[in-house]
Amino acid sequence: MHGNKRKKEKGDELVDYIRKGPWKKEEDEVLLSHVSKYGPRDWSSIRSKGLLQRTGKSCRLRWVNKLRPNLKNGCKFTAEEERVVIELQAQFGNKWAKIASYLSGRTDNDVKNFWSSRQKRLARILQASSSTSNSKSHRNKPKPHHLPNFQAAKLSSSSEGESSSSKPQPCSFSCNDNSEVIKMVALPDLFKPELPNSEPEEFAAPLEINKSSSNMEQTPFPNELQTDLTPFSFGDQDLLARIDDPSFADFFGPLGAYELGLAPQHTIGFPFFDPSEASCRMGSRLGISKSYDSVFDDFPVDMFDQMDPPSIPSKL
DNA sequence: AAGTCTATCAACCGCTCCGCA
DNA sequence: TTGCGGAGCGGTTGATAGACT
Repeated sequence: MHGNKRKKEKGDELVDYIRKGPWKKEEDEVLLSHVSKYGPRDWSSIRSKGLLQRTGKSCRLRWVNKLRPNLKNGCKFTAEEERVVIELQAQFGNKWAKIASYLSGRTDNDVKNFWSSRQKRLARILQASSSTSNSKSHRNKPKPHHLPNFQAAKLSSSSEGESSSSKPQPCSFSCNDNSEVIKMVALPDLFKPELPNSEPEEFAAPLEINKSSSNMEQTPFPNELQTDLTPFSFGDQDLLARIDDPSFADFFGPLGAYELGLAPQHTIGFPFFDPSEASCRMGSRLGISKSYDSVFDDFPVDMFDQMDPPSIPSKL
């Protein structure tokens, strides 16, 4: 992949040579020197001046993704950052640069990579789930009790349709227990409510638990969201019972608890929201001590066994 | 210990947007 | 008004490290 593109003209004299691939330290230094002199602009002049054999594009990318000050290089996404990304992706779609602008020290590439690996992981979980349920091979995986009996799931994929960007599909599931209704976004990228294209100030987290017998804080959906949802029901009322169970959060994992609305809601900040401090506070408040790799790490492998096999996008 | 799988990161490519002549 | 070039964005790919079998 990483090769060098070169043009040879005027005999064998090398008149144009574009270096590709990993950046060397010396190249970084040259780039930093240029930015300190002229600011982060005029990228193409870096090559035209003969400072680097890189395209302006490549220089800009290197600066934005690696050399820019205050970047959180090598830092995993915190639980709060994950939550912010999930919620903003539901609102904006795959507008990674826009989403990144809400996270201090994160680039669009970071967000994109995070989301991509999350999608892959989820697809794998679903695929494993459907294959194990088809083959009935549960020998090695103890089946978690109290799984909801999903009857339908409408899946959406960021890679299908006219554009892989944006257009989250409306979907949620609901659970009816007499008069009690739970609506939630269980797996944010699979069950996404269609959010109005609103500005951040208007943003409301697409998470809600309404249960009259619950003492949980209620976060009502805006009406327009309620009407946009495509609910389906499942009959297992154990889930309802377990929501009041302190161990329920463990069942879904800490972040699952966030997404199910079991954790305190936070308000997303405006561009350059820095969740690091908040996440520390939140984590200690919830007794969270480990660093979360992902929303799904703590999901039982076959939690989707009772779902109808979804149509997995061919490519994620 | 070795092979395989998975997650993550870094960088490229193609496309679109925007300013300018 | 239009064409051009630079900048920015999103999708994709390849390398690599770590986990798993």
